[in-house]
Amino acid sequence: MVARRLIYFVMIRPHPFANAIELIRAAHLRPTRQRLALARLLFDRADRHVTAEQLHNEALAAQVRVSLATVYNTLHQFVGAGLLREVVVDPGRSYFDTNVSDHHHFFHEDDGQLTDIAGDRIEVKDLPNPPAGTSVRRVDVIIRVTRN
Amino acid sequence: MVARRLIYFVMIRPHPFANAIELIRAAHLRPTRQRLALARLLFDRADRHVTAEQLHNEALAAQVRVSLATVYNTLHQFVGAGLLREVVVDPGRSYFDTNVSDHHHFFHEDDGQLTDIAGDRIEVKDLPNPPAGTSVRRVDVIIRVTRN
DNA sequence: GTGATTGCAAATCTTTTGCACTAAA
DNA sequence: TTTAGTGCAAAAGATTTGCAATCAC
Repeated sequence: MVARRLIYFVMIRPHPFANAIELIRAAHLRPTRQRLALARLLFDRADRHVTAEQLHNEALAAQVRVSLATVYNTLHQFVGAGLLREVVVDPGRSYFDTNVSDHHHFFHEDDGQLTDIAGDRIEVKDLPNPPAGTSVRRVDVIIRVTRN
Repeated sequence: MVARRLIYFVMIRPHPFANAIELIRAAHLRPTRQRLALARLLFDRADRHVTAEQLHNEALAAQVRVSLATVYNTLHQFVGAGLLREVVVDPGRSYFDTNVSDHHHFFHEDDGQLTDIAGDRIEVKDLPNPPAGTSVRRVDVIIRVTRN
């Protein structure tokens, strides 16, 4: 117990939850072996942008036996719980972003990489009112770049 | 001939090209029956946002015999020629926008509709510099809305 | 135990491709 | 006649689904 606390104290914690079990319990999901492993892969480093297939490959590389279907299920459950955000920039493939705070993206069209832009670095001035009967869910700013 | 001129005069012309043949020739494409028909469906009304399947259905409804593969080919050729713009807002389906001028979009998540926002209605302040070695292709602002 | 979760394979959906046929120049 | 364009059916790639087996509580 003391050792554990020490580890947390020394570690840089990229997520407000101290560990994957807490995180998953807070999302009202059962902490299964697969969800725990995926949560660790996702949240042990900060500001990741992964596709389902990338995460599946990472899991296999880390000796975690999990099916691609479960990776998809888990990613969507995490999005539903507010732990992840789905980013749509590429026709035909979804990215999942571990940074759920207000921010925007560079999208590198050459290699499909996403880079964060802090929310306060961009100001959308004079935001038009949404059409009658609707309300704004989110504002996405995507700056598409290519190599020179 | 006179009747034709009269029609153009009376019509509101949403596109700088007077007719579909000119448009397609300017794009260095052969004015085939299919391309002409699709161009008319696309550009006879202004500011359309269609998916490949929607356009294919419209063509069939208008008695135009054209395959879905050709619709895809044509849409991409038109994008390449700068007549259309591809809009990525929905994972797993592409929209094609007949408005190629600088502007942004409301995306209605409930029904998949896109609405234009004039370019000068939004100002992205203090645009961060793109990563070294890259240059900005386009800035997309997507305001995602849902029904109340 | 019982209800949620998983894995697999099959199904689905959008988009692309290969290739013989047709049409434009 | 030469080259571009078309249609079809098959393939591809991402994602979802149905269902029996497994796991968390």
